[in-house]
Amino acid sequence: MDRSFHALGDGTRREMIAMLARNGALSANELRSPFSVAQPTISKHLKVLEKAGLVRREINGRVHLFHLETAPLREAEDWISRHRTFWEGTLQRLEKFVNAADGQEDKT
Amino acid sequence: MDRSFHALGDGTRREMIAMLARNGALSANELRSPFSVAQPTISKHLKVLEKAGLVRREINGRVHLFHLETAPLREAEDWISRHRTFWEGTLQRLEKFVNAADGQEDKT
DNA sequence: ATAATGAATAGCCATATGGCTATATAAATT
DNA sequence: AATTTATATAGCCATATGGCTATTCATTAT
Repeated sequence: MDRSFHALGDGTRREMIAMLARNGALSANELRSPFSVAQPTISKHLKVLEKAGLVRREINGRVHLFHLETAPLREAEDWISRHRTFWEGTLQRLEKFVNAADGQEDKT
Repeated sequence: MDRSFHALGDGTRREMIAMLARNGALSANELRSPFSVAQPTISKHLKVLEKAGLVRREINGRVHLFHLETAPLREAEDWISRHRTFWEGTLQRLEKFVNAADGQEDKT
């Protein structure tokens, strides 16, 4: 989880994920193309994504193809969702309670 | 977005968010209680969460109350969701295509 | 066999991170 | 007024980060 969120906390890596989502499996070079960074920099980013399990590396000869792995994305998404919705539910209950109290106000 | 994901990339901070989701607004001290870390460390974590917009600080005298802020959580969640579902959709279309091709195989 | 290509590794740099202690600030208590 | 309490700030440390260049490794092309 730490690794997933950390990997997502960088714009370059998020853009790489976006590319994979749009275009399917891409090579390291293809993933590099939109950015003006040195090749080893991309190599590092890819290793971060791989260690987080967000991408899977398929080695075909000298070209490394990267595939998006949705399971950890889903886990991260679910973590956020659980906590966000729980809290929003609490807010709603609170709101109802306050409204109900407002209705009662005159009667006290 | 960078800030949100980065803030979520630390277990202590995620646990603090979980506490806020469960218990509503909490003070810095309350948020510190489950962890065995020095007070300034929590202060730093709270600043990270605040700068990411994930929490709002309400100063009441000498106690700082922290509230969970769902908007950036929702944005982060949506970002993941968009890319994950897009890619899963692509996989499904691919699967259908492969299945269809399998069906045709004999006829060639 | 040689050259060219795709990617990884090594090693460096500046900056950021999460942790600490010590101290300061601010507000509530006595 | 003095003390205690809640939090922040300053400053230090070790480690991690994202970037680079130079080099290496492995594979494909000539």
